[in-house]
Amino acid sequence: MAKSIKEIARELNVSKSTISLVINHKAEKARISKELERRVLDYVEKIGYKPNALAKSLATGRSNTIGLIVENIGDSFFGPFALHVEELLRKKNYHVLYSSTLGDPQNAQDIIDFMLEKRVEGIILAPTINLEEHQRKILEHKVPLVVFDRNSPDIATHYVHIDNGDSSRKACSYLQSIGCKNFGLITIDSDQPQMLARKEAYLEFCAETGMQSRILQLPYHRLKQKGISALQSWVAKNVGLDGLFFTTNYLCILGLKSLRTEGGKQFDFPLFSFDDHELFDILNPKISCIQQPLEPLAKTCVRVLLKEIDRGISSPKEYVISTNLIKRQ
Amino acid sequence: MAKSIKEIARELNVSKSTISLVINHKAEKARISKELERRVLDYVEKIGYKPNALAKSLATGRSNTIGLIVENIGDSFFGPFALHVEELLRKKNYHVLYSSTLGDPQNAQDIIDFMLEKRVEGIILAPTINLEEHQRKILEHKVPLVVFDRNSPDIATHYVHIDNGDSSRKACSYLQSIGCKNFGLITIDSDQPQMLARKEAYLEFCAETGMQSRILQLPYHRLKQKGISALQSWVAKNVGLDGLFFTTNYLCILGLKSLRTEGGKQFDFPLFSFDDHELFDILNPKISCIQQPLEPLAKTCVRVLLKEIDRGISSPKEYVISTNLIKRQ
DNA sequence: TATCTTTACTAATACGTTTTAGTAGAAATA
DNA sequence: TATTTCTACTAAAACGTATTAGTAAAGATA
Repeated sequence: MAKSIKEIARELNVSKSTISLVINHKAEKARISKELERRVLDYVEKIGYKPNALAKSLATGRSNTIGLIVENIGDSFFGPFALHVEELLRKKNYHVLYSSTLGDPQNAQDIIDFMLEKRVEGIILAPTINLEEHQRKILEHKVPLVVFDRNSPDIATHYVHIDNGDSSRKACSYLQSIGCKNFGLITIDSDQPQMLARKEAYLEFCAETGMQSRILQLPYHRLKQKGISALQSWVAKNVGLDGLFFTTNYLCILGLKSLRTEGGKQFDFPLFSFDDHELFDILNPKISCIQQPLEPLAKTCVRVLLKEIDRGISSPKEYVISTNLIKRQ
Repeated sequence: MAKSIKEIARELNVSKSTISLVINHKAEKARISKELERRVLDYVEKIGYKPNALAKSLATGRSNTIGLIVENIGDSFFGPFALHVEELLRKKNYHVLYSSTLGDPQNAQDIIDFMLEKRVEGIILAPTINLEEHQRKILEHKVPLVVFDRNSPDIATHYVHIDNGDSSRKACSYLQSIGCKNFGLITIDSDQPQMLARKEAYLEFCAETGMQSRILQLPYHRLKQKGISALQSWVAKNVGLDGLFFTTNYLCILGLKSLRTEGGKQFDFPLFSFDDHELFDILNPKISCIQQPLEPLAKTCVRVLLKEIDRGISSPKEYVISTNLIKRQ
């Protein structure tokens, strides 16, 4: 359908090479006369020629595409993150092939295969469960890889993340500082390292201050169905609570829903969220949180990945981005 | 780096054709012996061969990729929409090359060029300003195109959308039904057709019911800087207001922020939003809204596009998806 | 005038696939 | 035994590009 260099060459009575050279601004280097160059350029412009990037990539070995694999492009963490990544890459003339795993290893498998087949030049990955094997596969194929947000402890890759333990610790101290003497932790029953780290820090805080630890682990996979009632009955049981620390923003939102539905001022104690949300500052009471700085996270991922692509794969490093404590009480 | 069919062929002492045929499950059709088939399959499995999708696409003319162009993948409308699209396409063995224009025509230009060059098999586009020319280009290149959410009146494409006028009308009636006799409309100073339609319906409602129309048009491009104070002073000026109808959810959020910052119960009248938001049902007061059913929207876009791809481009049609009125007062 | 340079290109090969026409040898048929 | 049919493959062309070595013609040099 679309015209190719070959056809253009025929129509202009010159060789394919000439067309290719002119189009790629190598006319001068190849001593193509100004006049012919103009003729080609004009013609190409006139018919609106678009080079076939597939063929181009095949010939050059460069796809100008990088893969971005997240859990859910639709959520309020990965969506804006993806936007930053896209923006940063656009400036370097790269484009993004993205995909959401939805936490399904089979999806992840397919996505990674597809990306490798598409010869993406690098991959940014927020791994979910059981992705060690896939990461290994990516590395075997010598495709630069940057992992962010979560990682698999037993596989060495470039890893961009926040300090979960430290951030969680800051959160606890803050709650203490505003008068909470008995706050609980709401988390999910997942063994993702970042979740474990957040919980660990809470437990350490309890051990150090002598506060009684109260932890509720909600079922990740049936959160929507079970979460609200589970949380409600747990709060009812735990008398004396004077604060709640949620380890993710969606848990905090779930918390808000649970505690609101029973009408009135069910909770007159502070809620704290790990991860911000665009409406946390207009809720009543306002919700303080740990904020992951998305842009620095994205910038680091992109910078590290591009360096790998440019200079070849180097030995894995960790990059820790510090979080912000947003005080709203 | 990655092994090619050619190398595999050499190593196995057979021809490239054989390898290709076996890999593509055409061994039987091509009368390759079971034994050789096994040998190839095993070897391919063993070395973890991944076909080069670029070469494959070049040979077959199919890229198995579709382009999705939205304004901002990070926002709460396009993000979840994109997720649905991805999920639906995954089932059909298609993948998504997405991009955000951020409302910048130059970005849009680049994105579309890139997608055409990548030979996407079809494009789903939520056009922003001045995209008529680009749409025309896509069509010229005979690439199936489905436009959603917004369209350019003077260019014929398949167009999936909600009925903005009708929905806006429903919203007005609802506000009236819950006792608002003097509600205003907050919108942006854009001439996007869907925004105009929402405003028009409000004006018609005013004309029919005799309600005085009060409209504030906020500057789209400087919303963050100017929006809040502009809204505050407008509300202060308009005495007697007893309700606000925001034509998008981000305007409604801006409204919440404006009206909250002045402390206390600045607004004791209902707010209504065009487009839902995950927290609208836990705010106090709860916010009613028009909800665009994302999944049906996505489903229709995908269905229409795939049909175009399969059966060839057909004459443009419109597909109207009906909205839901979510009553929360 | 014979040789060397320069100019302005082109031919040929490669990238990694798919696909179709072709073929050597074995088996079946007449 | 000569011909036909099968079997099990392979050769070759094609997809659309980039790149490098090569070349014919013109001009410069000695």
